[in-house]
Formats: sequence, C-alpha cells, structure tokens
Amino acid sequence: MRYWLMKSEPDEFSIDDLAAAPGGRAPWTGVRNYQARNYMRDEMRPGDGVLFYHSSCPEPGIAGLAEVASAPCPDATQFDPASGYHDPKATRAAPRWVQVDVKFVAKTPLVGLAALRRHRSLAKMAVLQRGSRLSITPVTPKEWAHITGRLMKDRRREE
DNA sequence: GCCAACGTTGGC
DNA sequence: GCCAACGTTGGC
Repeated sequence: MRYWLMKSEPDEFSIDDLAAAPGGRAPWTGVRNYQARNYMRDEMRPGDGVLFYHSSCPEPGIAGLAEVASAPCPDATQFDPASGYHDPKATRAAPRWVQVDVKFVAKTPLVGLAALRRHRSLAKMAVLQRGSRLSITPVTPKEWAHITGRLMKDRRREE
C-alpha cells in the first residue's frame, strides 16, 4: 500500500464535492502530465491513501483524506470534444490519459502550505520541493503518518 | 537531437 | 497580475 498527494482546484472539484458524490466516489479526470499519469497507470492500487490537496485557491493545503478506489482506465474526457480536457491526439484505440476512481474518507482541518513547511520531517516531501508542479506526487509512509497523525491533531487542538 | 518559443502551474 | 519553474512543441 502506498500514499499519494493529489491536487485539485477547489473551484473545480473540492473535498466537499467528493464527499457529496454518489458513494463518495468520483473519477479523477483531467490529468494531462505524463509523470502524473504514469503514477496512476503504473503505481496506484485500490486502497492506497490519498491526501486531497486544494491548489490555486485562497488557502492552499491538505483539506481531506481519500483513497484510490479502482484500477486505472482511459480518462473519458480525452475523447470528448466538448470537454476542456479533450485531447485531439487521443483515440479510443490508443488512449493517452488515464483516470482512477477516488473515494472520500474524511474532511480534515486544513493543513496549509506554511504548516507543512514548518515541519522538518516533511522537508523532503515531493510537493514541497522547489519548482514542483506535479498534480500527483508520492507521499512516504512517514510523511503520511506525520500529517494524518500529529499534524492534524495539532491543528484540531488549535481550533 | 537541439533548443528557442510558448504554454501551464500555482504560490504570492 | 506577476513571475519562477518546468513541460511541450516544432523548426532545423
């Protein structure tokens, strides 16, 4: 079992949207970066843990927990000319992009970027590296434990 | 294969 | 809106 951080713009799809989806479950579509795609295609397994990260918003940070809930399959939006994610070079015979289902686990107190950066044990987190823009990044078991354990409990105590 | 131009991401 | 960083494209 592995752990991941997955970014989403909350205006487009937030942790609340995932919670409200049927069965708390939704396809993670729109990934258009090969490295991020390869993580989904080659390394994700159902049951993997997901830190749900809100990006490009007033309070960027981890807003909840989810889990990978399916094997990868072709991202349906690549074939849809009406979709903003349409890829004219993708065909059903030779799809380029994949999606996995993601399932809601919990909404958490927001752990903002500044809070993440304050913790030395998270200094090597992929998402915090200079210039990192990948929408899907691996999280180590230690980072996961630190964030979901102590860090989120600290946040709760503050509130 | 090189690399300049352009596009995108995402925090601030 | 700015800008750093990185990815993609396409001419050569």
